[in-house]
Amino acid sequence: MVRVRFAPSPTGHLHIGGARTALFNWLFARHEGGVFVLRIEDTDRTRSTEEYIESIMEGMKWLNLDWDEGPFRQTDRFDVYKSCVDKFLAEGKAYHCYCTPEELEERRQKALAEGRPPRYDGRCRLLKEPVPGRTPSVRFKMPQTGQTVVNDLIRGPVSFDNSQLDDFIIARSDGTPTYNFVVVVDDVEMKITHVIRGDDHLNNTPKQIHIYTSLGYETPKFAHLPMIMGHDKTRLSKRHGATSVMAYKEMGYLPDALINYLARLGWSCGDQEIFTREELKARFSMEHIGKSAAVFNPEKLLWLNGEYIRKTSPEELTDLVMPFLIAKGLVKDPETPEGSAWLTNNKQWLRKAVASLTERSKTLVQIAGAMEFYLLDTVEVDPQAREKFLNSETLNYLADVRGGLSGLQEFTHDALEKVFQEIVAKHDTKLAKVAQPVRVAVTGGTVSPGIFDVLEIIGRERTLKRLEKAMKLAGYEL
RNA sequence: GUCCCCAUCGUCUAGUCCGGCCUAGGACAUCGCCCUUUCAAGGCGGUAACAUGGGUUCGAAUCCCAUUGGGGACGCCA
Repeated sequence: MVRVRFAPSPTGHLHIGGARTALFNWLFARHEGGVFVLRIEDTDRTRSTEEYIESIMEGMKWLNLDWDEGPFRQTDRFDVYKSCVDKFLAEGKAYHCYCTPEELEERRQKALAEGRPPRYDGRCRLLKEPVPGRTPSVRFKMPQTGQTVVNDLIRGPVSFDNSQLDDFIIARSDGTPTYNFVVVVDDVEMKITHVIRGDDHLNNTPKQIHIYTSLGYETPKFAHLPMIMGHDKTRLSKRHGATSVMAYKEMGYLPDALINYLARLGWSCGDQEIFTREELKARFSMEHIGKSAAVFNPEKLLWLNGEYIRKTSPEELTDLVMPFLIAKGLVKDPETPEGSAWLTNNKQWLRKAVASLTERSKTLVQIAGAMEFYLLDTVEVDPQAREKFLNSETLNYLADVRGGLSGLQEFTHDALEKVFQEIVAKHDTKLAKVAQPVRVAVTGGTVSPGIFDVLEIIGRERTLKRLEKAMKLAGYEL
């Protein structure tokens, strides 16, 4: 039975890189019919917060990455680690180190300045007596000769000279255990079979392998995923724009689109670009994960999001856009009585309006923004559009359209089109000449869905009002 | 500085393991054309890559070595 885990440290929100690691673990578990465990690595008490734990889980829930076990928290398990440390100490596999952080830092700087590797020199290994007045940390005794080989599923065998590895701290002087130690204790106890994590952990792996050995356990299989980088090929960070997963929610991205994008970042399946979740689960395999780092490309994500928006039904899309409409104050919150009443009366109409915009929108935010001329009573006309399309030359068209529409029986797409065609014929001109001024009049700008759809959705009353206002702007006097 | 990893269009990648099917395929972006009621969407087409140098071989994007470039690690962070 395959068992994998996602083990974030709650020192920040769930970011793009973390989400990709979580996704690959989740996909592998789902593909193999295994178990996906969530474990919170919060041994660093000074930097871990409850808020970030909540935030990370919120991000995973939004992405629909459900876990089967956990969340386990390492701070709940300190007694387990403590007994392992004591055991190592008793067996001579670890020792007390009385060097202070300040001393270590000083030596590190000195070594770096002199061009030497900044490794711990093992000086406390031979200490027989405690150093008075100091509380020691605990270091693990690494072998000093030989080689350690990591058999990575993605990279193949990677070997390290043990002489390169130093005795690392497994318990701080305050008694709390550190990452390289607890990660192994937990993976053993949680029976993790495959450790899938970022590339940045590859160098830690030989250290961890020796902990497994000292604990008397087999190592799990390792798979180190290539990193995600920004456009300048440096590690992805805030400088590259939004990195937190929830920021993408706020920008109007669909979780499935982000998932699809992230899946293709480092993994491929022939020429296929778009995958449903089921396809992803069915086709995911470790063999098709690439080895080289990938640049995060927001433009391709935006394209994918547009694809997903167009695949979403108007009903669902309307529900998804609602929060953005409420936030913009275009729609009253349906939690309130009046908002609720409005929505029940206008749901179909709202869906039609949303549907008209899906083809030309790539985010929910774009849809919500474009909804303004449907939902507001009046529109503000863009000055440039006004100058170009609301003037003495177009006044006749506007007047004819107003005249034609005021007597129209059915205010529908087809009926509207007929009126426009008559006016076009009468003036022996092109539809664009008539449509564009009307578009400016009713939407305030030069860009919108098809004009007949727009008019039908806006309705006769508001259309006529806006046309009249536009005629005044064009110089019409009563 | 030391160690580790990586290297195909601007970007994500197919092809690499099992050399010939590759005059290197797809996607995003970009450019042009078509469609057209504006903007999109859609259709068609274009520009654009095997980092460099050595080998091995009848033959190398594919195998080997070196160089260069990029990334990562070297914490009482994870």
